[in-house]
Amino acid sequence: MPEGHTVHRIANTFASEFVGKPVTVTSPQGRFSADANLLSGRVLKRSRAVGKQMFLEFDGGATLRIHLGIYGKWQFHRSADAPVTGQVRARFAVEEFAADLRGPTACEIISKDDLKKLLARLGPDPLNPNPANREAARFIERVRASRSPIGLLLMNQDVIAGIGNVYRAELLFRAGVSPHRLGNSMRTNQLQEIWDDAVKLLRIGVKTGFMITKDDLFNKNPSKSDRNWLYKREGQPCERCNTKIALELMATRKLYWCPGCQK
DNA sequence: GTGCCATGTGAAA
DNA sequence: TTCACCTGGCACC
Repeated sequence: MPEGHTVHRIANTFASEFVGKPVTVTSPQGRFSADANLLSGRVLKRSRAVGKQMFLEFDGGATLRIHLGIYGKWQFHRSADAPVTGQVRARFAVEEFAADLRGPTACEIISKDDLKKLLARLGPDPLNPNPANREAARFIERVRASRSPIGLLLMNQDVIAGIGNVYRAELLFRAGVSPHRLGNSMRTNQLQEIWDDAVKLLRIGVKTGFMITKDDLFNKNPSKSDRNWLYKREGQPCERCNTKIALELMATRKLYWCPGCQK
């Protein structure tokens, strides 16, 4: 689940269900009890996502940083006292709604200062477009300043925030760029295209809830195995050039690409 | 039913 | 560089 689009959807749900209301916060599992007690009863002032991180700003100045990592999941209930099942790290509840958080990599209160540092470190997020912040230009600068392969740079949250393994593979395929091309060898217009495509694909992801990367399926409801060009399709023929889709490890993560289309 | 793997960091070594 | 997180989907028995 958790590439940037998922986290933005969840932040939007928090905005519509919780912002402006006093929220009851508990930790059925116990690991979050101290912070839950501190936050419980406070009004949620703001909910937002930057890349794969979600920030909940409560009255009184406390900000909660949540990162789902690879296991983390949210479950929503249309009632404040739905039965707890399994290990629920944190439950957020208002009168007619509850949100359960399981298995996150991070769920912690951070200081204003740490929040500021974290936001400064993170790369631009294609889902938070703000031309005044020169987001595309910042992405392009960060890539071109690096001698790392573009396949690694797209996964680096300091370069572009919100891209994960699926979008990394699919964006490079759509751009016809080899994941092994080095950042400092990329042309500006190629990177601008990749940025614009990331904005487009992530918006589709927020809208549909799915990582659909084939244009003719945007308005359909494709099954999981039909949504993408490459992801989990190693050994199958590329639908564009018939070359066998390759799978290799890049920095311990599986990298899917088409050696025929991506030169 | 069992066991492996995963859309990812983050801390320890 | 390795391990921890410790859930859930799915291939396989």
